[in-house]
Amino acid sequence: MDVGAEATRSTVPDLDAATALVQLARLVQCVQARVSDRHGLTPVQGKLLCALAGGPRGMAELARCFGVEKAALTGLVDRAERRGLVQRSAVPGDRRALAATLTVSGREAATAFHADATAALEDLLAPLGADARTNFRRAMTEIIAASETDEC
Amino acid sequence: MDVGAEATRSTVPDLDAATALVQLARLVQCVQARVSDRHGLTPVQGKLLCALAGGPRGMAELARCFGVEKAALTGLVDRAERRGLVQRSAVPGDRRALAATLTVSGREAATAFHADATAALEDLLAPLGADARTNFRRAMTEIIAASETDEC
DNA sequence: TATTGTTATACTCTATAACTATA
DNA sequence: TATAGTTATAGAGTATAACAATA
Repeated sequence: MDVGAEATRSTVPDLDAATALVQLARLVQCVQARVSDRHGLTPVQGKLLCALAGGPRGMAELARCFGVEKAALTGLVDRAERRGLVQRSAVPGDRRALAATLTVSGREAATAFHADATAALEDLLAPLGADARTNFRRAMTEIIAASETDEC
Repeated sequence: MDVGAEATRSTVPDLDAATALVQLARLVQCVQARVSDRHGLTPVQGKLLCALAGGPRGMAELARCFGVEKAALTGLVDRAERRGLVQRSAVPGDRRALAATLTVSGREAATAFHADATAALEDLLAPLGADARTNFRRAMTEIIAASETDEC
């Protein structure tokens, strides 16, 4: 029989924290890349579509949100515009500003991509039991909340 | 008093699995970027140094290990070589093959980078209690082990 | 024929610096 | 002066395709 309480535990020792975090992050990126690819998008374009799903956003606002320089946003929106996913629109009340807005096909792509990505990411937690999954979500939430006080 | 068992829980609801995984991965990347930057490296170069810390590796082997095409490795090793971190060396017994090897300064950089990265990543789990940390590591190990049967 | 590695070319993403137009 | 956005330029990382040398 088994020594411990958890019959499904393997005999493999747990990974150290750093290795596990790196590999988990790699796994998440991998899922994002695979789902993006399925939708004919780059991972960054997928992220852009998700950011615009809630409505138009100014270029400077998007740059801050993505943590990149505003010049990088220009290129990013250029490429997304060339693919017919977004449009630049004027912002009433500030003639300097432009907002990135989803086109009709961009909105469709955003909806499909988001649903697909969410499902694929949730699948990653499938190996855990229901309780372990809940605890894992709680732990991730704590780590993320704590990091918001820090840099990054 | 409190309903549940854990008195330290905040009133903020847990994030959904997909959001939490994406943000956690972003956090890990962020740490990797910050540490790499501190050592004058790109994140991919840091990864290369760590991969070579155990000894020379063939180009094809590295490409498989990184999940990229062999042509990408050529450029990656070119840039690392230009910075004096690695060297190409012949492989006895196969005159087609070349191995990437750490230079003396590359080995120093690898050691320092790895120690720094490990510590910074472990710090991410500091907000968790000792038991929660152990459970978290176990859950990550299970997720990673399960994914190795899958694609990616 | 298959494998190892490189070169050539192109694209995405990013940064910095200089610029225009508006606030 | 400060902010919003663009252009120009450069570099990293990646892919594909064509190639050379060796197995």
